[in-house]
Amino acid sequence: MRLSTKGRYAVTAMLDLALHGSDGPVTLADISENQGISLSYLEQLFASLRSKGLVRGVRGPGGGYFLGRDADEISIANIICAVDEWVELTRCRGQENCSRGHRCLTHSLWNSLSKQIYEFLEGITLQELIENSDVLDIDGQQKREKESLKLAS
Amino acid sequence: MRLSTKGRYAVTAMLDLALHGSDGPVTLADISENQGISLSYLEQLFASLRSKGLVRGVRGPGGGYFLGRDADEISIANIICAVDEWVELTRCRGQENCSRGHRCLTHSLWNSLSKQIYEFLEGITLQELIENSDVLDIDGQQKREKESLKLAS
DNA sequence: ATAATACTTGACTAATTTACTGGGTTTTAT
DNA sequence: ATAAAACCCAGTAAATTAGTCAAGTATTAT
Repeated sequence: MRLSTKGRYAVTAMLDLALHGSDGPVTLADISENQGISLSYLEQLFASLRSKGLVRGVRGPGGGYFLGRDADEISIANIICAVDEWVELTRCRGQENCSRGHRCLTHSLWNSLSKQIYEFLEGITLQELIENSDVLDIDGQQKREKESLKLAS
Repeated sequence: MRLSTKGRYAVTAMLDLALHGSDGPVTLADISENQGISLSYLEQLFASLRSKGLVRGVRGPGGGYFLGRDADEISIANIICAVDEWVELTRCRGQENCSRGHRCLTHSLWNSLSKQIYEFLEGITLQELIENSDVLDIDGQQKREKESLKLAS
């Protein structure tokens, strides 16, 4: 598993899409302005997302992007995997090159953790993130609520 | 939250340390050989880990590194935070620059997810990873068990 | 004391990834 | 036809990652 700023951009853009998609297709120009990501970088990201079927492009004037499937069918892991190439850097894949048992054990432990993280993110869908965010972010909100008003109009 | 190969190296090295620390201090040269990470890169990582108190160096012949505290007191989040600088790239921090409500909402959702990931990794200690790995990795093992023998001696 | 071992520090660099620029070409609503 | 948008592609600057090199300092077995 790998969670970089690239993956973050992708998740952010997908969230934007999920929030606005009901009003019609969302243009990359909109997302670019909303999220402060350059248009061409978004094009790169969306090329990956499109190839994985996570978004659907509509060409021509009035066009833009929709989610490729329902928000409750898209996991965070789906999105991150689409843009972040999977890097398997353990030198001993399976049984080869395992000069000592320790190395394999360490790698096995890492794989176990990696899998846990993946499964965790696979268990969170865009839909859940949107629906539960208010609840989940409550204590974070409360800290700021004294000096700031409601953020989301 | 950010999970890069750098963080992976750090976690891997810490696992190595946790596994061998009981036999006496572990040298970076050992870890370098076991995990295939260059010695000087390990030195960089361990400088960060040491400054956060996650490891303790023992100098002189026969020296090396120990865990800075018990394995059940060190979370994966601790390790990753020590080596991966925290990047907060949301342009609208709190309430500033929020031209539209949507941007803030998206960022709020991202922060919510980010927090979930952090708390998840904060909840996993080195100790738990070591103790539970066999259980956690069972179905992963089963997939490979047909073509490969036991990996860890 | 001395040498071996091991950690410390810092500057430097190659490789990779990230993020972006700029130029196109299609497609399609109007 | 025109313009708005997706789509495509080559390049590239900035940042990060991963590693090298070199000259230390500290510790301790001998």
